[in-house]
Amino acid sequence: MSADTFFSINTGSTEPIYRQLIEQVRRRVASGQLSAGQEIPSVRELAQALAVHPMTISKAYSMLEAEGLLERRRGLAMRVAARHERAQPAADRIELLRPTLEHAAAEVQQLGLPSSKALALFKEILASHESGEP
Amino acid sequence: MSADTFFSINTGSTEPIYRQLIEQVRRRVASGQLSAGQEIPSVRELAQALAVHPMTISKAYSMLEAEGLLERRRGLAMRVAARHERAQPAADRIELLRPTLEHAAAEVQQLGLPSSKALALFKEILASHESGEP
Amino acid sequence: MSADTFFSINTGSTEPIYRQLIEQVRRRVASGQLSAGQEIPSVRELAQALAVHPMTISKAYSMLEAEGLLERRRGLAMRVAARHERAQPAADRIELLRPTLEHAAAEVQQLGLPSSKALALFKEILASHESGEP
Amino acid sequence: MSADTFFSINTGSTEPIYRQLIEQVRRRVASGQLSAGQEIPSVRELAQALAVHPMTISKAYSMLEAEGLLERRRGLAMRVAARHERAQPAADRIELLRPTLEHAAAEVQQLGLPSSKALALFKEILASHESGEP
DNA sequence: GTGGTCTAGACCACT
DNA sequence: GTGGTCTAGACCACC
Repeated sequence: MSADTFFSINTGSTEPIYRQLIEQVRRRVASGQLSAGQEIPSVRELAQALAVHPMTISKAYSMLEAEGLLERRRGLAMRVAARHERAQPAADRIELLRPTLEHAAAEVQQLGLPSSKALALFKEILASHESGEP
Repeated sequence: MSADTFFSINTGSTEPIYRQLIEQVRRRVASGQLSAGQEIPSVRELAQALAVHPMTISKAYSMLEAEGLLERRRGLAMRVAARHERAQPAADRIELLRPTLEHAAAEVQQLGLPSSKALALFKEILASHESGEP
Repeated sequence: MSADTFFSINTGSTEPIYRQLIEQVRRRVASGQLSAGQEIPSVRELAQALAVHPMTISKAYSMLEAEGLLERRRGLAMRVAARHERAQPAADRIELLRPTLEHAAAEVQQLGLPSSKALALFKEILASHESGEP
Repeated sequence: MSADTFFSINTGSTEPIYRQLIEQVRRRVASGQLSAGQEIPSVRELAQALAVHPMTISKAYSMLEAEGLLERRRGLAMRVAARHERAQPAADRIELLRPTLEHAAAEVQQLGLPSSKALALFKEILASHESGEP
């Protein structure tokens, strides 16, 4: 797996880097983009690709292991745990998106924007993401 | 202004509380929901309403004052600064929403969800917010 | 709570320090020696008492928080989470001891010792612990 | 000697595998279950039986050789060194058990369990080990 | 090569 | 004062 394209972090955000990684792994496992047995990038490799201290990556991986999403294998790269055999159904995955959209909707209201404008912008952004370039 | 309904914070988030408040004030001013001369809740009042340390509120207000958005008046409640006479045009305000929706779109992609489902959920959430209850 | 007498670590062991701490907290919560709402020693205090780097303590506390056993409160000492209102019944607690005694029994067998001698030694050690001095 | 039943390892433990093996050999020699001249399983055989990398087994054997417990013979299986002619007396062997039981007693105390319950459980476990099935 | 643990120490957010 | 995050870097266990 290409480490530098698969994960992305935003160092400017107040969201800690290690937690950004955790969230991304969770979502990719939920969607099946990462499936049982698949290896994730090594700590050192990802650390270099993201220009981050290896321990930061290690912390994220450790917590994902404690959570049961990843499996540690002495001396080998970590991989997605066996019990995550298949992606969650879309109906469940969409619920993982809800808090984020709730938050966005609160901003819309505070900005006093009409729902139609917000929806149009979201549609435009989704289209540009789909076509390849974020 | 009713302190407890106007601002809302999420103590579970990694986003510092004072920054959550700053962002909310900025958006309310941009939208004209808070307009020049309008008084904002006192530090103590808001601190109690949100169950937060008064210093946290004070810090947010101080930074908004440094930014020129609020005015401090000895012995009186702070108020929105005069130079923020009118709301920003909607075309500008919608740009303030863009980063949030960009982030949401990245989540959609990582979750492997179709744009249509994401849009439908956003529409549903916006409608429920508009109708009163978030 | 007196930090230096409540927790003890063995730096010689292969068991990582942070995990020794986690196990001890778990057992003390299970037994009710630590009960809901009770504060645990601060990171810095315990680090100094045990002559260990603060981050090592912090790591243990973080994992206990992720596990739901401890609660974090911004700016305040961590405390035992509310949902651990009461000690587990003795019947459950004794099961937490089983793996350790299984391991000890395997050693007894490998050493070719009669059960009676092993039991006698265990009894003697338990008595000395009870009377105060480990 | 049947490699797979004689040694057992716990890959989940933080105790390094090679050290688990060393400890087991030491105890078997102390008890006379392994006596001078007796052959131990080959590196490859044991590695396969335990699903462990051969180098891990090799490391354990090398350290036992450096310690004088095992003898290496070119082209032949390693065997227990001649100077370990006879088992240590039971009085000495029981002391090898003490640290493990000290540790168990500390757990008993932290779990707030009465000594009688702990002793009863240990007795039960010892009996089941003796009767064949651990 | 893999991950894990720990130290030393800086800086941040919050009470 | 509280905990959190991150960097820099050493050393260990294992493949």
